[in-house]
Amino acid sequence: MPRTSPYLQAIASVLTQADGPRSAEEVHEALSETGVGIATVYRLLNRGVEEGRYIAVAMPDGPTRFEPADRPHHHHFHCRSCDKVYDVMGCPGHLDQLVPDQFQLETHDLLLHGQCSECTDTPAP
Amino acid sequence: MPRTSPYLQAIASVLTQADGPRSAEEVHEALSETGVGIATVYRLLNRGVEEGRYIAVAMPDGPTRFEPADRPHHHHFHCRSCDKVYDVMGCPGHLDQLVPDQFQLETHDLLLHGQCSECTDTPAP
DNA sequence: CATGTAGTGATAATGAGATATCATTATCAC
DNA sequence: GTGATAATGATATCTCATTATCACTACATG
Repeated sequence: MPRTSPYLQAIASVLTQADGPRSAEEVHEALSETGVGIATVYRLLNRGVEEGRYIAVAMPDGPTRFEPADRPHHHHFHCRSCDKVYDVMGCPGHLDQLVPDQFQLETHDLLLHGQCSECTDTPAP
Repeated sequence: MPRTSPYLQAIASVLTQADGPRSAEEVHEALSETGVGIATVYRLLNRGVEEGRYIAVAMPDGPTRFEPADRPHHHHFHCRSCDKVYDVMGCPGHLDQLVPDQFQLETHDLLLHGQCSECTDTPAP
């Protein structure tokens, strides 16, 4: 019987309860009291992606974030002040209309930038 | 009087005539016959950004691309096969509706992924 | 208990992109 | 032409996120 990592569930909880995708460093920070190492966080996150439980969300700046794979289609809001990323539900849709002829649209990413509710009084530098 | 780089105009031409943003490496490749070095390409691209002539477009994967700053609002299509990025005009709009209360939307990026017209017969690996 | 093996943490190594360095070259004002 | 200085190319270096290494630990099983 395969042994199971004591941190597998902890990482799952962090990602499941988060209101947006989280980087390896953010997960590591959230679990700092457990003493888990950053290498283990990366290992388990990557394993989760391989096994289809998580999705790796590459960001234009900064590290890749991870989120549970079972979330419905959504997009992300990036706070310019605190650098945190939030899920935003919904999608503008009708994107095929933007694509030129002969182009095949497969997926899309919408990234909103601005100030989150925690930072609206703290303008970005 | 400040001397003017012989490559300043060449780089401007590459970006102006391109149908999408270009990375430093792509610009360097396009100007390979001139013998310009990659360091000079980076220098002049960054100077263009500082002086407001170009915009740096960070991408989720791969290097930053550059485009002329005077283009109207638009978005980008990334070909999964050839990795090239194309401009797509138009914008779905109505994005404020996606943002939660207390969040301030400032900008947004929409990135479409799929196959460009050159690659529709060459499926991505 | 002994043993095999998966899991772990600390940290060195890696890779890609971008920048810094520096000797050299080119250009302008005179 | 000469001197001052900006621009350049080759390449070393840096940054940062991520991965590899490896000695060690802990657990399930015989």
